[in-house]
Amino acid sequence: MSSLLALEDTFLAGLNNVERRKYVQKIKIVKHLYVKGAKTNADICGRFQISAPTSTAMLNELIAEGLVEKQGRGKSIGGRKPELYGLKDKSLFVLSIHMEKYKARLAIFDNNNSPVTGMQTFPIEVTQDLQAVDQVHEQAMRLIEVSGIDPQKLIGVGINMPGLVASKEGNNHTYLRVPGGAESLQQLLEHKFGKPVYIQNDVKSATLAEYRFGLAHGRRDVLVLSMDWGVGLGMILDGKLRSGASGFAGEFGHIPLVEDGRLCHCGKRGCLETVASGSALVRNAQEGIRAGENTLLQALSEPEIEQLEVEQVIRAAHDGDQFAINILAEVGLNLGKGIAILIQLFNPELIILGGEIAQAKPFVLPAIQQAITIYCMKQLRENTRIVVSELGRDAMILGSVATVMENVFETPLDLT
Amino acid sequence: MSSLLALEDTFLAGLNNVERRKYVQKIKIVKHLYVKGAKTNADICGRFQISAPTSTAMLNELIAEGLVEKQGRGKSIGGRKPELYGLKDKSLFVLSIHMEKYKARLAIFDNNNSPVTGMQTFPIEVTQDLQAVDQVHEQAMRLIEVSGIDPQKLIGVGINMPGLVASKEGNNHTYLRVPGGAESLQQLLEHKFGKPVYIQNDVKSATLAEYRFGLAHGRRDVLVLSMDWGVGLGMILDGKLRSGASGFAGEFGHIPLVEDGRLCHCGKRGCLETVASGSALVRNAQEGIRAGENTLLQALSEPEIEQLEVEQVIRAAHDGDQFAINILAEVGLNLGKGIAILIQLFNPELIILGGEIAQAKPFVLPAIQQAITIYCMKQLRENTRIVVSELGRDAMILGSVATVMENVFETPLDLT
DNA sequence: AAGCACTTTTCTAAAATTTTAACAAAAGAT
DNA sequence: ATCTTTTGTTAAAATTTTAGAAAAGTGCTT
Repeated sequence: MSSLLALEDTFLAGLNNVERRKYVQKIKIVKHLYVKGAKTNADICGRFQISAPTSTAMLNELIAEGLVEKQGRGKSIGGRKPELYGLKDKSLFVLSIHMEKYKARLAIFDNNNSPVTGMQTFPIEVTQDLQAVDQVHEQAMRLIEVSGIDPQKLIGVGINMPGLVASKEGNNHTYLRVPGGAESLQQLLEHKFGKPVYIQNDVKSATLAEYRFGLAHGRRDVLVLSMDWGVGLGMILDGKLRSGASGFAGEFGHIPLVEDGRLCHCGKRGCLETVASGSALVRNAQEGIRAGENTLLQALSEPEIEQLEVEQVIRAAHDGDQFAINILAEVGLNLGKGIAILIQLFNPELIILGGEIAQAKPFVLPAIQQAITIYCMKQLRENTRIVVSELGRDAMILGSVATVMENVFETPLDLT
Repeated sequence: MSSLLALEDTFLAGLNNVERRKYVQKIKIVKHLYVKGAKTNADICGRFQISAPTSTAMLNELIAEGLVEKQGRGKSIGGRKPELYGLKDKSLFVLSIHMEKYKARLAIFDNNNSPVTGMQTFPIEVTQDLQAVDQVHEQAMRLIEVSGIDPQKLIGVGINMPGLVASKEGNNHTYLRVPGGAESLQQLLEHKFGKPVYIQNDVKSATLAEYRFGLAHGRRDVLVLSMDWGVGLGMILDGKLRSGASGFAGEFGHIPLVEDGRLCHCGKRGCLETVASGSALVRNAQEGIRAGENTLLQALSEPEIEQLEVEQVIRAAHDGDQFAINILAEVGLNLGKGIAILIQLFNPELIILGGEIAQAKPFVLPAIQQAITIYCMKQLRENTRIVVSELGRDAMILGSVATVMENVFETPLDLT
C-alpha cells in the first residue's frame, strides 16, 4: 500500500494491531503537520511520546510516500539546527463546495490550504429535491478535469449547505432530501464522486475555518455567529466543533426571544430571527420607508423597496443615515440579548461575528456590548471578547476544506 | 514505586517514555475497569490495541499492586471461559463532600462506589470567607479516623459547592474566596488534607453522577437541570462534562427570559430564576395566599407563610390543591420555555430534571412539554427526551466521588 | 576573533520490550 | 464423542527504545 490515505473500510480491517497502530500514528503525524505546519523530529517525538529513531523512520516512510518533505532547518535553541518536516505542496487535493440557496461556489485546494484553481460561481436553487446536487456534481467534475490535478490525489470533497445537516448520518433534514429508505445524501454523493464526501451545515463549516485559520485559532471555547438573511451559530467547545446528538445544535436563530412576537418563517412566534437578522433589518427598513421616515432610502421606488437588500441598509448607515443607524442598533440590541444567553450558557472566551453583519460593525457592536452589560453576569461577561471575523466570506469555502481534512485525518479509534 | 497512583508532579517527570507510556496505559485500564466494571483480557486487548501477553503482564502488575483481582470467569461465546479482571473492593477510597449553603454532608466511598461510612450531616454557613472550610476539614479528618481506612489508600477528596466554581483554576468565584495572590482554594485544601482535592460546582458534579451512574449513562449529549431554590445546569457534550473557558458555563438560571421582569438577586432583571425556580414558586405561593386565593395553604399563619418551603407547595399540589397545581404549572411553563432554548442550542438526546422539582413531576412535566412544543423546532424537539432523575439526592454526593475518579484517572497527555 | 564548554540533533548498534506464532487447555456445538 | 472455537501460556521473531558517539550549533571567555 503506497498511499497513506487508503480510506477504504476494507483496508483497516486487513491490518493487524501493529500495522494499524503505525497507520494511526502516521495519520496523526500528518494531521499534526497539517494543523501546526512544519515541525521538527524532536517536536513529534515529544508530542506523541515516541523515540527519535521510530519517529524518523515514520517520517522517512511519509517522505517515500510523497506526502512529507524536508523543508530546510529550524532555529537552533543552543545546539545543532533541526531538520524541519512539512507537508509537501500539492501532494493532496480537496474539492471544496459551498452551496447557498441560490448559488454555489467551488474551488480546489491543496493540502496546505492554497487554492489551485480559481473560484467558480454559478446559480443553483437549493430545494427539497436533488436537482441542485446534479448541477453541482457536473460543474465539479468539469473543474477537476480543467484543473489538471491527478484525480488519485484528490482525497475528498467537502460540501457546505444551508439547513439542518446531520453530518454523521449524512443527510440534510431541510433541503436535498433523498428518497426514504435509500442511501444517505452523503453516500449518494460518494458514489457520484467516487471519493469520500463530507457534508456540513454552512455556519458550522465556517466555524471550523475560524478555528483553523481565523481568530479562533489556538482557542478552546469559541462561538461563531453568522448573520445574513437568518442567524446561525457554530460552537467550538473544548477545542472541537460540537454538533449535538443529531447534528442540529446551534439553532440560535429560532430560540424564543420575544413574548407573543412576530410569526417566523419557521412557523413559531417571536424567534430571535424575527428581531435580529438580515431579514428583520430589511423588514424594519421597509416598514420605516413606507411609514415615511426621514431616510436616504426614501429615494427608492416601490419595486426597489420590495427588493431591498441588507447591504443597502448598511451602506446608508455608513453614509450617515440616522434611520438606518437606528434600526441597525435595534437589531444589535436584540442580537446582544441573544448573545447574552449564549455567554451565560457556554462561557466562551471569544465570540466571532461573521456574515453580512460584519460590514455593520460600528453600528451593531456597541449595541451588542450594551445588551451584554445588561443581561450578563459580570464574571461571565468579563471573560468574553467579541470580535468581527477577519476571514469574512472566505470562511465558508475554507471551512469545507477544513471539514474534509478534519474527517480524513480522523483516527478510527476514539476511546473515552 | 508500588502504588499506581503516585500522583506527584515529580513522579511523572522522573519517568522515561516507556515507563510513562506504561503508567498511562495502566491508568487507562484501571479507569476502564472503574467505568465499565470487570472485563476480560480480550476486551482490554481490543480496546487498547495491545497484544494478549502485554495486557496480561499489566493486569498481573495491577494485581500485584493490590488494585485489581480476578473475579471469576465470564460467559463463553463458543470456547473457553475467559477470566474476569475487576477492581478489588476497598483498595482505594475517596472522601466525598457536598457543601450546601447551610449544611454539609460527607461520606467515604471505595473504588466501586460503595459507601464505607455512613453519611455525616452537619450545619455550616457558606459565605465569602473560609470559615466553613475549616469546619468541613475538621469533620472530614474525624470521619477518616473513625472509618478506620488506611489513609494511604485515600486517593483524593471531592468537594461540591454552590457558586461559580473554576475547577481548573481551583477557586470559587462566589463563595469561599481565598485572600488575593495566595494559593488557590484547591491548593489550600490540598495542603490541609495532604491529598489531591477537586472542587466542583454542585450541579456539574450531579451531572457527572448522572453520566456515570444515572439515566445519562452511555449517552453522549445530555443536559442535567437541577431546580431547588435556584436553577442550575450541567452539560455532557460529546461524552464529557463541559464547563466553558473559565468553568462557569451553565448559568441557566440567569439568562434573560422576561422583558422588564422582576429584579433577580443577581442584580439583573427578568432572569429565568425570577419565574422558574423554587424561590419563584414560593414567592408566587406567598403572594397568592396573601391575596386570599382559595388554597390549603391559607391554613398557615403569617410567620409560617414567611418561612414557606418549596416542598410544602408541592405537597399541597399532591393533596389536590388547585392553586398549588396552577402555580407549579406556571413555573413549568416558564422552565419549559428556557428548556426550549437549551434544546435549540445544544440538541441533547436527553434532559434530566433533578432537585426538588423532581417531586412535582406530574404537575410540571406536562407544562414543560407544552412549552417545548410551542417554542422548539420539530426536528429538535422530536430527538429529545425529558426525564426525572432516578438518583435524586444521591446525585450530589456520588458526583463528587465521580469527580475525583475522573481527575485521578485522567491521563497526563491530551492530544487534540 | 578564536577557542572552549555546553547543547541539541542525528545516526547506529546493543538492549529491552512487544508481538506473533504455536500449542495446550477449556468449553460449546454438532 | 468429535470437532470447532476461544483462552492462556510460552518461545521465537519483530519492533522500539536506550545509550553512545559524531556532527553541528550557540554562547561565553579571553
